[in-house]
Formats: sequence, structure tokens, C-alpha cells
Amino acid sequence: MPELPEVEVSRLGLLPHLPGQRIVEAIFRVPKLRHVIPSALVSRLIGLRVEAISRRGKYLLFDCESARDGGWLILHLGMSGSLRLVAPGTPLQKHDHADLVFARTTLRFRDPRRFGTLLWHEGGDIERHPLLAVLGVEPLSAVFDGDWLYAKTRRRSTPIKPLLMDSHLVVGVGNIYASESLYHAGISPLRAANRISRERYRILVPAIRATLEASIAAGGSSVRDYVHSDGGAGCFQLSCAVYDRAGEPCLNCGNPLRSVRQSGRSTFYCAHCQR
DNA sequence: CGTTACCCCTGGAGGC
DNA sequence: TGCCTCCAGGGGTAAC
Repeated sequence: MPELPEVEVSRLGLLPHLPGQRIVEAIFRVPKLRHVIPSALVSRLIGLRVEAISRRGKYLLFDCESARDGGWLILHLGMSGSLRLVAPGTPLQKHDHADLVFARTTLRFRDPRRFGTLLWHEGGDIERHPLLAVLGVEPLSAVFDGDWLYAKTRRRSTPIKPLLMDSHLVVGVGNIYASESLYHAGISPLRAANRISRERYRILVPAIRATLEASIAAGGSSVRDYVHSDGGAGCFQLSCAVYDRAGEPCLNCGNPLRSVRQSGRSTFYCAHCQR
């Protein structure tokens, strides 16, 4: 399921094809995903031109404009969502819930678990949308550094791993990359956030950034007009160092990796290399 | 205020 | 083959 790198790669995959194109038709085959899809959205979208595609956290934001007005189509892939550009007339497969039809191509949204989202935001000022206004910092932005995270965690006794996944603090770090980043930084996912030193946060944050950027690079090199987001083991065919490797040897010390449950999610780590 | 449990939904894997 | 349980990359809400 998509974490930030998968969403970003999806965005990069769409960029050569959609901006400048006019929406000819919009088709929604289910009444709701995570949220109810407004029935008026079909007619609202027709005739608008996609001017740009941006990303905030794991949300894809389609800037849609006409000569007189416009707004934003907000799309979230949830746990199982994927996007694909298909030729007109391509047969539907199960769980293909939505199409945005353009003159030369169709953007098709598939989401078996339906945790994804399709919403409309009328007008500009997309950052004021309630779902976006509460989001934390972008992990690839300059403000996200070790000193910033150290300051933000002084009164947080929760284990660092679920905290990294809290989108109100920092967006886009999901279950896979939280485990992977902590492994690369040598920090135990169980350690209370306020019991990690400034110096170690200065290692952790670059590790998060490097993990995300490597995954984006790997995904970007493997995606063409097929827009990729589903995908088995995640990590874009890059083998994960710890994720989903419980019982297998640590790549660094050889001891068996462990898994624990934190806040209802599986965490993978090496008890020897991570303190 | 911070932290955790639960829920939304479908499908695949593994046990019996 | 079927049925059961558990698990899955997210995240909002409610309750403690």
C-alpha cells in the first residue's frame, strides 16, 4: 500500500500525461470510498482542465480549472489504492471504482479495500481543506530536521515508531518506512520519543529522508505510463532490511529480526542493532 | 493534552 | 474443497 514514495511516484507518472488535459467525463461506480462521493462531482468536473498535480502527505491534489472558476480534486490511495492510465475502452477489472476520462487517456482508480478517498474542494486555498489543514510537515522539506523533531518530541512518551506514523506531526511515513528508517538509524522502535537524544534525531531524520528518496528513485525508474501504487512487499522491489522479515537474519549482525505490535500495527526491528 | 482501541473494507494466506 | 482466523502499506473518531 502506498506510503509517500508510492504516492509521489504515482504523481510523477501522471505529470507527463495529464496537466493541460481537459476532463471529458467522470465516472464513479461506488457511492462512497472512505468518504461519500458527492453526486454533483460528476458534472462539476466535466470541462475542467487539470492544470497541475501536487502532493501533500499521501494526498494527491489535482488543480482543476476552467476559464471562470475551479477547485481541487483530492485523492487518497488508502491501503490498497492504485492509479493507472488506460486507453479508452479498456475493460474494467474488479474494484475499478472511478475513471477520469480525457481525450487521449483515462485515469483509472482501483481500490479493493475502499479506504481511499475522492473529494472535491471548491475554489483555491487547498491547504485550508480540513483534511489537509491538520497535517504535519513534509518529511522531504527543509524544516524537517533533527533539531525540529527533537523539539517536537520533548513531551511525547509514546514509542518513536508509532509517533513517526502520526500525520499530525510528519506526513507520509507509513508502517514500512517507519520500521526501515529506525533500523537504518539504529534506534529501537520501542524507545520513548522523549528518551532519544538530539544527536540521535540528527541521525534519524536524514535516515528517514534517505529511505524515502531511495524508494522514490527506485519507483521512478521502474514506472512509465503505468502508474504504480499497488504492490506486494512495498519498498518498490528494493528488498526491505527489516519489514516483513521477522525471524530472518539481520543484514548487519545476523541475529534473527523481531516483530512486535505497536498501536495495532506490526513493527520489525533488530534488538541487537537498534537501541 | 497525549495515548490507545476500534472501525471502515476486501482479499490472501494458512490451519483444520 | 470449505470454513475459520488472522493479517494487510491508512487514518479518523471516540474513549480513557
